[in-house]
Amino acid sequence: MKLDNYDKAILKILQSEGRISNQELAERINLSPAPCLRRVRQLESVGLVEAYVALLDARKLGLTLLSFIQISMDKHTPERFAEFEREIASCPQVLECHLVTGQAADYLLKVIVKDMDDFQQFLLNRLTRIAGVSGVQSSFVLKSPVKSTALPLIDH
Amino acid sequence: MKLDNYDKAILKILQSEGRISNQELAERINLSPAPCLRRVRQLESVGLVEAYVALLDARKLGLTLLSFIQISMDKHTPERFAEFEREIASCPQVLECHLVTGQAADYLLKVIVKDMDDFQQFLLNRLTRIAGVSGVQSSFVLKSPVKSTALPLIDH
DNA sequence: CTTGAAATACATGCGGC
DNA sequence: GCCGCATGTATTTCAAG
Repeated sequence: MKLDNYDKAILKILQSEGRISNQELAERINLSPAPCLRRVRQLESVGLVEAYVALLDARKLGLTLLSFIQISMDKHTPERFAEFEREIASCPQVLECHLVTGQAADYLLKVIVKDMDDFQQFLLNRLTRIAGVSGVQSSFVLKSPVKSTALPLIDH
Repeated sequence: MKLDNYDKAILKILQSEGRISNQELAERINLSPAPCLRRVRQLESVGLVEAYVALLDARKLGLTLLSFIQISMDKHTPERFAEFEREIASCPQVLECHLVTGQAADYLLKVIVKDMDDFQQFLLNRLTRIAGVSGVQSSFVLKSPVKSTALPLIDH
């Protein structure tokens, strides 16, 4: 699909204001509401807009400890990977799970928990119990100066 | 602020359906529209809901290479860090930037680009030109089996 | 793309539990 | 205090030009 400037403008705005009314959106991109809405609907239907979500303040929910965990596996077989991913998928603490290239690690997890106690529980009772997990290396986030939670559209 | 079950139900739904109408939201949680909306507005005003955003499909935008970059700094002075963060903030390729604990790295970046060529450009022309950057270690994402982009509310 | 009209949804005040 | 009703207002959604 080919995006013209209207589409790009729409995406750019929706990325940070997902609940903007169609009227205001139309005004901002200098188009009338009807065609603007048609464009939005099409962007949704081709899957360019995957979803609309509310972003919550983790700290205010009591989740104050964010960490990245690098994991290496003993054997690189499809079964090992499949099982790991199945186990991980059921952990609400895991925000992201990436299979990555690199020397030390096979997976990189982004994990959020309440405190160190919870972290330890997660590590001991969940992660290290998964078959094939042979190495675990954690680092904790002190602060996150740049937060662009959504996808910067092609400003590149 | 104290969250009751209505509030939790609201947050849980808004996390994955940020653009749901208040009427349907009210139905789902078995409450009438008026008090439901009042609750949503309050959750917004206390900052528990930080923002509503549209999630875009990076691949469909031509951004196919996701990577994590670990960066170490030569000196751990506030000036070094401040400058690094200022530089990084102006890079649209950078989705996240975290100051982290750990042996090798000071920062962990999550970066998305079109292809290896762009990646190289970013590395050479931007990252390694920032004062104080002394070590760079990249890994590339092959796939991301778990994608919970938003914050899993306390299912813990 | 624009217009316009019907249907829906939002916001607020008020009474009652 | 918070729910639910009812009202006026704004917004969304389509059809037709």
